[in-house]
Amino acid sequence: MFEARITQGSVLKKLVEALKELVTEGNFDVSNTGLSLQAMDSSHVCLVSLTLREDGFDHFRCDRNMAMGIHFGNLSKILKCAGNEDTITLKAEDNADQLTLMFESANQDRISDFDLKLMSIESEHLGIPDQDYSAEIKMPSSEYQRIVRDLTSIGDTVLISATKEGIKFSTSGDVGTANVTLRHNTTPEKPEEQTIIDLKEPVALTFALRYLNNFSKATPLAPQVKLSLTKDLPIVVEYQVGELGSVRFYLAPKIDDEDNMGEDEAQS
Amino acid sequence: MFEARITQGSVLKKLVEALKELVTEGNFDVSNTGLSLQAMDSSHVCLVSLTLREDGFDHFRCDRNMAMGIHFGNLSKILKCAGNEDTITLKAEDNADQLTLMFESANQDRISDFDLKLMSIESEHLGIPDQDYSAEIKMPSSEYQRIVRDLTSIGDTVLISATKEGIKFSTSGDVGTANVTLRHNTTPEKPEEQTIIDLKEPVALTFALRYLNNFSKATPLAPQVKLSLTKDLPIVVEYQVGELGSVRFYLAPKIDDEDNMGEDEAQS
DNA sequence: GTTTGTTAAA
DNA sequence: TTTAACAAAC
Repeated sequence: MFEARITQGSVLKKLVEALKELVTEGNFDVSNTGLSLQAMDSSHVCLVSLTLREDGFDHFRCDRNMAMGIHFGNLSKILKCAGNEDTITLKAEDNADQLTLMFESANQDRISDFDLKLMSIESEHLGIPDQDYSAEIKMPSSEYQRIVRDLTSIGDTVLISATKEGIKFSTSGDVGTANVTLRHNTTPEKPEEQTIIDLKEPVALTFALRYLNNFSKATPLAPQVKLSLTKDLPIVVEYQVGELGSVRFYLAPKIDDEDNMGEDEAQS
Repeated sequence: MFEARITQGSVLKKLVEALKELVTEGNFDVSNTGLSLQAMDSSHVCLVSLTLREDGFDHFRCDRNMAMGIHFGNLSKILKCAGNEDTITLKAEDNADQLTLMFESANQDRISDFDLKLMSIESEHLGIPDQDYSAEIKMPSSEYQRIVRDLTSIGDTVLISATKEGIKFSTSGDVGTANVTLRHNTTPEKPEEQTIIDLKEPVALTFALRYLNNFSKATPLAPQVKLSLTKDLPIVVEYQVGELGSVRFYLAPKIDDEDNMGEDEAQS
């Protein structure tokens, strides 16, 4: 059987809220090392990879590896029934066709249990190699959210350029053009407000803002986000979920790449 | 003539907001004992019974019994014009075709009066016998609201089971199944958070969630709600409106009743 | 932490 | 128009 307990149920709620729009359905792969999910978004453009470590749970037991096919919309509906302060326990028998979710209020006054029907989903588990990236940028997740939201109102794609000067987000559209630059800054008042640029090599890549914007739904999960960039490779947008694990979003760059996309690409 | 004055006008506003969706029109029956209303909802499925005692008002006078036909949507429009801190006075001449509402701000700075046109409505006053119920449950009204709202996202009907263990709300639908259990609890920090189960006999009845959900519109009126259950009889959902009186909602159970509705009634 | 009101989006 | 997200107040 599989059983996983997390005291801070709000984390699970936020996770599913962050993913449900991108991933309509996917497999929760559970093993004795924890719970993971890998799924393409419905348009097969970007990849979501969730890893929750066994030791990040307050209790974790998995006798046998399982792939549980989850309809994220339905899981979201059920998690909406959990209080933010509830302890959540996930439970499934081996080869079960349902996942049981138990919600317990802090004072045990209220106990709810929900059975979520599981689906059978083709899993195409991709090995994602650990990469050495040309640039790794850590920045406040709220800042990332703000930038991609703002730029979305100007253009459809963004050129992200990392240099030793800082990281620049550029777009253009009918309205005009826009550039937002963040400088390396390791000493703000609060550590969550740091912007750290770890640069091996300058890099500039173009991405569809729509997806970068969607990734920012994970903002409530973590105060910081990490962007990893290498020429011709997908960007990785990663949120650390406390001690539990992380969510990573992968998005391939636009092929018409980095050399000549300064001010005037409105006519695409 | 009829004249009734209530210092805390917000109570009247909340009352009408709670009822107006269920009761599009109904008679305010006034007599020297107070004001009452009995009305079926527009689909003739459930019954609303409002009782406001004469001595709950700050001033009450009724020379002659009257049935004042009220269009609740219009009354709501007028009450929206009253401040929450206003004193409200209802006034009508004998056999008048209009009800006058006066709003006075606490410091008398502002005085408004509105005339609401009355309608002639067939009144079908039902005698509702005082019943001995198998189970009476008092619980926080916010908890009731939360449960029926949550379960509405899973299924259409709810099985309410009262046992000495507690009270359980169960539903099922396409997503899966759901059970929420509340335990008897007379000693939380605050008295409004008590859950009191007064059980003469275990009982389990099924109801349409849509209506139970609608009843919860009365939540702002009272911190606690009382559910009264007896086999084959309508559930009573009752809100005590301070010292003024009470609102009671009656809803008949589904006929396919309590014996075999545990886990697997998805295929309805 | 909960509620309410406002605003944005579907 | 309805509903969900966000912010502000309690």
